[in-house]
Amino acid sequence: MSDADKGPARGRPRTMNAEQVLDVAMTAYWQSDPADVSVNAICQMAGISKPSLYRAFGSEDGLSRAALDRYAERVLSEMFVILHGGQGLRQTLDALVDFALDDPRMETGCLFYKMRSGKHRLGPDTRARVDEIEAAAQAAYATFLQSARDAGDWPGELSVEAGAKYLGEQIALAITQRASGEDPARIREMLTLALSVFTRP
Amino acid sequence: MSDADKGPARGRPRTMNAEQVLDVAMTAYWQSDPADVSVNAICQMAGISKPSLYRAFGSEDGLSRAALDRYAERVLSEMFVILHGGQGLRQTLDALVDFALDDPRMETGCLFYKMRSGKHRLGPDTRARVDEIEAAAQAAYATFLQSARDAGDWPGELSVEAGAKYLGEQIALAITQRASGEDPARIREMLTLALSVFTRP
DNA sequence: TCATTTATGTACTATCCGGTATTTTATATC
DNA sequence: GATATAAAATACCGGATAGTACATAAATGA
Repeated sequence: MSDADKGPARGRPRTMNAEQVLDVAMTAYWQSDPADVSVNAICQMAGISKPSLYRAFGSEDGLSRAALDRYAERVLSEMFVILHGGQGLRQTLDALVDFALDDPRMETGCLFYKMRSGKHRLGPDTRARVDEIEAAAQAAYATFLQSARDAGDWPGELSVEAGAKYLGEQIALAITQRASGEDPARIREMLTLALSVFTRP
Repeated sequence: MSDADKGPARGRPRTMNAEQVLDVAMTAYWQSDPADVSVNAICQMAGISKPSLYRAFGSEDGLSRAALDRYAERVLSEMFVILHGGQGLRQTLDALVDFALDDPRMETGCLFYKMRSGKHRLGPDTRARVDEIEAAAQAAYATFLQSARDAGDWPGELSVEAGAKYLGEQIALAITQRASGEDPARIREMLTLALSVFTRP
């Protein structure tokens, strides 16, 4: 076992559970908006004091960066699983649509998209992580589309990179609209229309 | 002439030009983001004191509402002119694309879209105005698409309302991406792809 | 000249923010 | 029990925010 999980031998034993605090922060950032959640509010919600939080995470930037890390490994990873699942074009697109429109966790939006749209308000570390995830997502979309093209499923004249960007943005748009309370049936209609460019001759 | 433009007969003459202050506010909100521009900053940029601003506009909500009004009549009106121009489907779509991607004023984004995406941070009056404009835009898109359908230019099976929403959101997406520094050629590629659903059998 | 009226800017309030200095508390070691 | 260590919370700091009380300046009318 690592030595990070065994407390120090001496001194007052810590009562703060950093994992639980991170859960609180991630959820709060996610349900409302990173720019609208203060460290004070997170401390209050987690039942800890501000210095405890700062000792664990260093700064607000450190906290939001850690919350985004957690979100990536807990939630976004599922999207990457879908993309790398090796299913066909239509099946994968359907799975993406389901994830965006039916997964109850996306009901209040996507933390990554919220951070990306307010990127200028983030600290440098969190912003850098947003850029990393953005690049990874773009690469995953491109790999998926490339394999679809290799399989002859997607004969369009569009470049794989442009298609990847387009696909990612349409998914983001749908999730954001869903979070803003738009009619789900209408969103599905629009997303299906947008993605029809991949499945039409 | 109205009596709003002649100053009061007595008392110290006003030196503040509310129109110019409104220009400053609109530009500042537009160039950066409504949530990132304080009334203090606007006063400083306009060279006036805070009480002067509050006497003229009542509150921050009043100011941002007035700035949005001005934006609607100075900028958004041009989009409505395009939509009601009575040109054919492809010509109008091309004009919309040009407006979104080539008009230099859209280079830093659209104030309306910025306010809409941060609606929860606005005061009640400004928020209500955002909703009004949203409805008017939706109606204008729908009218345009209905006339295209009547002319037989757009035989798709999609409802006019869904198409209107889709069209509006794709334009908004393109403008927002342009403001975020995305490669213009790539944006044009994506927007053209998105709108191809209107001009394809 | 002097009162009235209205706009002006200075200076202030109360509140929130991110971040921290300081004290107190709870443990292990001696 | 005494001491060292580390985590805890209280209470604070400086700065920014939206909004305002108040004194003053500049005009008109008498």
